[in-house]
Amino acid sequence: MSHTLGIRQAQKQKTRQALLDAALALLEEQSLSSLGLREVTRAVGVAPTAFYRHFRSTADLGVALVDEALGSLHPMVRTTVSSAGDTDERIARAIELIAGHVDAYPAHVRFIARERSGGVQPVREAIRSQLVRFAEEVKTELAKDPEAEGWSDDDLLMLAHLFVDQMLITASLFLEARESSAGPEERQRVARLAALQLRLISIGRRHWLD
Amino acid sequence: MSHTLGIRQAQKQKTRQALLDAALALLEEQSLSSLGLREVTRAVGVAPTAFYRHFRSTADLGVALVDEALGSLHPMVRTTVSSAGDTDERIARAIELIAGHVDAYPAHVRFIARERSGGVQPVREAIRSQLVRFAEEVKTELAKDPEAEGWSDDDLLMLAHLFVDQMLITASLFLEARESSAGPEERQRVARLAALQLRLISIGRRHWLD
DNA sequence: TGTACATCAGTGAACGCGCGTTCACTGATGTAC
DNA sequence: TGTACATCAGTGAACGCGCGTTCACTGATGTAC
Repeated sequence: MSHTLGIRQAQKQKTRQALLDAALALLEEQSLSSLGLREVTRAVGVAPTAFYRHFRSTADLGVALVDEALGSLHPMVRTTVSSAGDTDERIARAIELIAGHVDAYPAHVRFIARERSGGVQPVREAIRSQLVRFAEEVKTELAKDPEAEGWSDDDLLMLAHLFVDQMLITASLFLEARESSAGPEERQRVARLAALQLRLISIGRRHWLD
Repeated sequence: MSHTLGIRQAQKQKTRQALLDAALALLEEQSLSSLGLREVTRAVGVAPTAFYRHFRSTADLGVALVDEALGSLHPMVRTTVSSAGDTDERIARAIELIAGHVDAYPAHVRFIARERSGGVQPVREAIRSQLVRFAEEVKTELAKDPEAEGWSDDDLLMLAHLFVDQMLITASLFLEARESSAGPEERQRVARLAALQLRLISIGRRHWLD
C-alpha cells in the first residue's frame, strides 16, 4: 500500500471528478460553448475560483470529458468487430452492444454527438482524433478476417470509416429514441433500421472484388 | 406591378435578411446556443430592440436559418439521385454536386452540421424534419429506378437514409478540408473516400435480393 | 513521536462588462376621405 | 391632389443580473529533522 494517493491528492481528484460529472449533467440540455464555469462550480458546491485549480477553461474541461467518454471505449470496439458467428449474428450483437452502451452512458453519448461538430475547436479536434483512432483499430481487425483477402489498405480504411460512422449514427438514433419517450417500439425500429443498413454494407463488402 | 411590397415591408424584409446574414457569419465560429441577440444587432448596425420586430429569440432565428439553408435544397437532391449514366458516373456527379454546394454555401453547411445535434431543441427538430423529408424524396426517386424491382418500402427507405447520411458526412468532410487549408489534395482525398463508400453501398444495393 | 516550516486546494470579496428585456418614444409610410 | 389620422419598424435609456477573472487569504496536509 505504499502508493496510496495521499489525502490531498485524493480530495483533489474527487473535486475534479465532481466538476466533470456536474458539467456532463448540465450538458444534457445545452452545448459546451454556452456552459458557464460558475454553473459548474455552483452545481458542485465549491467556489467559482476552485475551478481554476483543475481546468484552465470550460473548453479544457470539455477535452477531459472527451477522454472520459471515448478513451475507455477502444477495447469494446475491437472485440465487437472481430466477434464470431455468421454475418447476421454479428450484426445483431454489434447493435445490442451499441444500444447497451447508450443506455449505460447516455450523457457521454449525447456529449460526443453534440460536440463532434460543435462550436469549441479543441473539443472537436479531440473527438476527431479519437474517431480516427477507432477507424484505424477497426481496420486492423477487419484485416484479420479472411474476407479481407485481396483488399487494399485504402479500401479497408474506407470500410472501417463506414462502420464507425454508422455506429455513431445508430447511437444517436438510440439516444433520440430514449428521449422521445416513444416507448420501446421506437427502439426496435432503430435496431431494425441499423440491422438492414449494416446488412447492406456487408453485402457490398462481400461482392467488393467481384 | 400591382403587387410591389410597399416601402415599409421591403425595408423590414431587408433588415430581417441582414440579421440572418449577420447571424450566419457569426455562427462560423460559435454555436447557436452561445450566440447573443446583441452580437447580431451590433453586426447589422441596428438597436438591440429591433431584433424583436423580427424574431422572438435567437432560437427562433435559428429555425429561420434552417429553412433558408435546407428549404431550397430539395429540387437538387431529387435530380441528383435520378440522374442518368452508369453507377460510377452517377457517383462522381453526386460528389461533385456536394462539393460544389459546400463551396457555394459553406456557412449554411457548417450551420446545419453543427446544429443537427446542437443544444437548441427547436432547431434540432427543424433540421431533423427536413432530413426526414429528404430521405422520403430520395426514396421516391429510388423507387422509380428499375433496380428497385422487388424492394419493400422499408428497404427503400433504409437505403434512402443511408444515402442522406452519407451525403451529410461527405459535406462535413469537404468543409473540414476547406478549413484545414491543407490544399486541394485533401479535397481530392475526401472525394475519393466518398466515391469508394458510395460504390460499396451501390454494390450492396445491386446484390440485396440475391 | 513531536516540532517547525512549506505546500497548495479551496475561499470570498471585488472588479468591470455585456447580457436580455421593458418601455415610452419618433417619424416615415400607409390609408381613408 | 391634399389633409388628417393610424400604423409600426426602429430608437435609446434604463434595469437587474450573472458572467469570467484577479487577488490576498486560510487552514489542512505534507515533509524534514
